[in-house]
Order: sequence, then structure tokens, then C-alpha cells
Amino acid sequence: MEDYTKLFDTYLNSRKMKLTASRRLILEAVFSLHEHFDAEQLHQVLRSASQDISLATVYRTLPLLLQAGLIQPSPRPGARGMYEHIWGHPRHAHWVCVRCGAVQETPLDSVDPILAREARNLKFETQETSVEVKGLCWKCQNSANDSQ
Amino acid sequence: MEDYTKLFDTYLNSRKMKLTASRRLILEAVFSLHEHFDAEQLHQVLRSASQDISLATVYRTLPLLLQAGLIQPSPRPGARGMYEHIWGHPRHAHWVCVRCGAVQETPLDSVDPILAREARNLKFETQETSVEVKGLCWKCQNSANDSQ
DNA sequence: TCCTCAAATGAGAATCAGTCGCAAGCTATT
DNA sequence: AATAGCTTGCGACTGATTCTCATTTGAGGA
Repeated sequence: MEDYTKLFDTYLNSRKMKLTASRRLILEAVFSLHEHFDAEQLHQVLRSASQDISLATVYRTLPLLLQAGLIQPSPRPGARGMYEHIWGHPRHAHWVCVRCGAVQETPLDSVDPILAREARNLKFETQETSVEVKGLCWKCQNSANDSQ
Repeated sequence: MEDYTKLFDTYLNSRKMKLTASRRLILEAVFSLHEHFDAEQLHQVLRSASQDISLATVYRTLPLLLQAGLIQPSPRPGARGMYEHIWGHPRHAHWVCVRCGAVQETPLDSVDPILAREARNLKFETQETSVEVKGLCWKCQNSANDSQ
């Protein structure tokens, strides 16, 4: 059993919930993706693997994964209901191009200590950090047109 | 005319659009709020000021303010269609409590130089930075129950 | 292994936010 | 004041997400 499956199982048990076949399959699908995804896309992945899981169940499972700390809402601006998994996906900053939508990532190593200090001041117990920078990527700076 | 109104007017003119009474009122409402808001809330503010502006118009205006650089999507996790205005609202980190939803803010002064350096490496032209930390606020750490 | 009961699921109805189309109302310009 | 084009309100519409409820499944005890 993968580590993340154990983690999910532990979370579910603590809530008197069950690690069912459906939930296991959804979890697999989530970790098979390495991009941002939404409920619909996840459902497609499952269907194409001949796993007939209702869309409603996907919608019901996503918040559980979120609470279990296995996925996080994607910080992509304007995106609705988008997630990304966290496992093996270390803390990182997103650099989002406002023109073409491309997303690059950089590690958070240098920013973390600063935020840790502020957390102490605020008495805030940090669970997850996300840093998002919007602007123009290298390519779009060149093809500098009117906005959009 | 406030500075931000001029800025909006300039933006609209460049698009052959007009700074109408409705748009002016919506702009005022946006800048009267110092919290995150969505289209519905903005509409309420306008109604309570006896300004009868259709919700559809509010929805139509928000993207214009966004493009004009006067507001930005709120980085609050899971929030849909939330905005916050930028004018006179310096760059800041959001500390969001995952249990009670409270949001605190801290300035970005110490983080900015680091991100500036990384931006140079990526050849990324930064427009707006948002830092969001999720976790438990001081109050919720104490009343430490089961989640939610 | 079989039973029991709470938890989980599927299917489709219901809800909700956000968008669209169109007729009527403004605005700047001539 | 007439014109042309941009805006607006209204209500219909769409797509996403949630809810309801009858049925099924899973874990633990007999």
C-alpha cells in the first residue's frame, strides 16, 4: 500500500469512514496526474480506465482528500474547483503568466524561514504555504501585444 | 476624480469603452470595501446605497476592473469569484485559518527581494505577488477539536 | 462464515453562480 | 436634435456542484 494510501486510510479511520474501492481508485487517479485537475477531469481519467465511478462520488471524495492534506486547491487565478496533489510535490512558488496561462514552479526554500518567523509572531500553525506570482513569462514579454 | 477613477477611465478609453455612471458607482463600491468581496456582495453594497444596478452589470464590470489592474482575484483557498482591490492596498501575505476561515495579513517586505531575485532568473516580469499560508489561527489551535 | 448497521454509492433532481441575447437607454459627436 | 455605437436590465439559459433517497457495501461481532 502506498504511503499516501495509508495516510488517507488513517484519516478516514479517525472519522469512522471507510477506505472503499471507489476512494482507493480515486486516490490512484489523483496521484497518476501531475498537473492541476478538476472533478470532471478526474472522472474522465477513471472512465478511461474503465472504472465506473459516479461523478457525485468524485465530488464527494475531493473534500476528503483536501482535509486529509493530500491535495490542495490549485492557486491558479480564476480557476474554479481545481486541485493538485501534494505528495512528492514539495512546497513551491507558482509563476503564472497572465497572458498565456503557463505556470512555472520554483522551490520555497528561501522564503520558508521568513514565513516561519512571521508564523511565530502570529501564533499561527502553518499547514501549507503557497506563493503565487502573476505577470508575464519570458515568451509573452516579447510578443508584447494588447492585453489578453 | 480619484486617481483610480482616472486610471479606469484611461483603460476604458483605450478600449473605446465609456466610463458610465454605473461603472463609476461600481468602482466607488469596490474601493469602499477593504475586505475580499464577490459580485453578490458588491451588488448588496450598491443596493444598500440605493443604487439600482443590475447584478449582470456588476458581473460585466468586474473583469474590466481586473484587466485594468485595479482589483485582483482573492487568493483565498476554495473561494469562487472573490476579488479584492489593489489600490492603496500594499502587497501582503494572507494567513488563512482552515477551520474558521479568518484571514490575517502581513506585509511582504521581507519576501519581496527573494522573489525579485527569482524573477530575474526566470526572466519573469512580475505584476502581482500573493502569498497565502493555510493553517490554524491562534484561537482555533486552542479549541482543538476534530476538523470542521 | 453469516448478520447487522452505519457508511457509501449511483442516478437524477435541485440549486446556484455566472453568462447570454435582445430590446431599450445612454453618450459622445456631428 | 439626429446618429452610431456602447451599455444596461431583464429574464432565459448553462454548466458546475450539491442534495435526496433507495440500494449496496464494508467492518466487526456472533
